[in-house]
Amino acid sequence: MNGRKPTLSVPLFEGLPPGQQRQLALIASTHTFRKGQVIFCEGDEGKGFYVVITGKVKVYKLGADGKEQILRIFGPGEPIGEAAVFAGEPFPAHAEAMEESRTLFFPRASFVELIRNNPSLAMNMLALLSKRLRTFARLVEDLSLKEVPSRLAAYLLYLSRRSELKADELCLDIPKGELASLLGTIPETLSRILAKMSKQRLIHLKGRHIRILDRAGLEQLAKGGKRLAP
Amino acid sequence: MNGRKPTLSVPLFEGLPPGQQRQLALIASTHTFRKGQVIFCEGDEGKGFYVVITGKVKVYKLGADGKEQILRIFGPGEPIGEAAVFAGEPFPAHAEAMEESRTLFFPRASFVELIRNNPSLAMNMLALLSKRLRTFARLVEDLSLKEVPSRLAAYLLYLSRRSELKADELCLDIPKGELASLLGTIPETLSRILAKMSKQRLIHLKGRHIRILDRAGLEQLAKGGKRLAP
DNA sequence: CGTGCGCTTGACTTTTTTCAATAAAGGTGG
DNA sequence: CCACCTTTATTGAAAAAAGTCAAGCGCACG
Repeated sequence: MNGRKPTLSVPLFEGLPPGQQRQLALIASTHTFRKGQVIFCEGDEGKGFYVVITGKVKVYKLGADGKEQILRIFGPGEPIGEAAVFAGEPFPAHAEAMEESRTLFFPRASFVELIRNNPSLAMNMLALLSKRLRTFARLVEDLSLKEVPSRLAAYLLYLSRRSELKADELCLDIPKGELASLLGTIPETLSRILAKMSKQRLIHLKGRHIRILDRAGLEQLAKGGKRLAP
Repeated sequence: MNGRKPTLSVPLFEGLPPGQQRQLALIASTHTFRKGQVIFCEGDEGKGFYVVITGKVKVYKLGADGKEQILRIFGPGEPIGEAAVFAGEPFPAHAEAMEESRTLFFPRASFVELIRNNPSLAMNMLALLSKRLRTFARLVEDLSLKEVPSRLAAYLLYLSRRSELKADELCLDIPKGELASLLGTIPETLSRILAKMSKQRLIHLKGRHIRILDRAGLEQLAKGGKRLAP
């Protein structure tokens, strides 16, 4: 049901200059794995890393008793094994296609060559990862606020900071159900809290669009210094 | 009260081969800023980035109305402005020392030179950032479980996976109060839940040491598929 | 030997979840 | 274009979880 033409969003490379993205595309090849097919094993030399295009791939370890311990399941857009490959280390776990899966394969040798001839690609990738890391660090801080209104307020402020438009106008980038899950709660609670915020004139709510009416109020909430009255 | 001799833990470089850390140290110089002194301004060319050694630095934007909006406060070990410097972009915000602060300064030109002559440094830093990113991604997932027992179970499993010892023996790396905060709760709740888990023979608890008795049980909790009986 | 700090426990209050029912929103096919 | 159906969002009332306040325990440290 998803008629994507040529490009897949690959966060690992997203935001790089188009020229550098093209160079990367040149060294990549596509591999298709059948359901149940092993992609690599723990201890294998990391000759290159994969990016899932379609399908699902599980990464797992085998316990002493032979039982498999799934570490993560990767879907479209996600890179697999890149950290080990960058570091020149063997793969630290097994990977296997859970269903028929198409992947992009980036050979380590070509990648290193690219970096060697193109320090600015290295710098840009470092920049990319640094930014993302900072975003995550911030997100982790925000998620560890204890009450949902605080977490929601922090998230709204975060959105308003990053979206470069009118500053106080923002648009949820994910459905409310998913937002609830991201905030560690359920849609019902999110709904109620948005309603409260709206009633108290902290925000103006219209579908997926939100306007911040009282930034200071939200900041107080995000700091846990205030409660949201009923 | 912390008599550290020569080295400060700098996550940005931690885990790099000692040789490469030494090379980095060679291009760095120390700068000391007085309380209130501006380190850089929004729009300044990113001639290099800083790592806080001691003190506190605030990074902020100035709103249209001239009011400062603090984005983050950085303490010892944290890098400032590195993403912009890597990307060759101007600084996106202001930075100012909140108290007398010593910093390490890494000039962009030297850093780029280092990367150019040393692709393996680039690869290792990419590896480092990728690993950390993955850790964070996982942490975010775990933190968005809605109940505290789930989040705690996920955290325990995470610890057991990474600590290479007896697999089922683990030792909290942070004080329980801080763990509570990380899990988005308070020490009292954490304490109670640990007690319950212990009572139900999911874990064996002794101070900061924990032994996992029923891994499957914890996994069920972490997946939200089970409740923790009173 | 007392002080301070981190951790634990108990009784009580508030927030959040659950369950169930309804309302909007979106897409499909007639 | 509209009726229909599926998904997504909202609301209410009762149950469960987590938070607050207050007090006590254990232990390292001066």
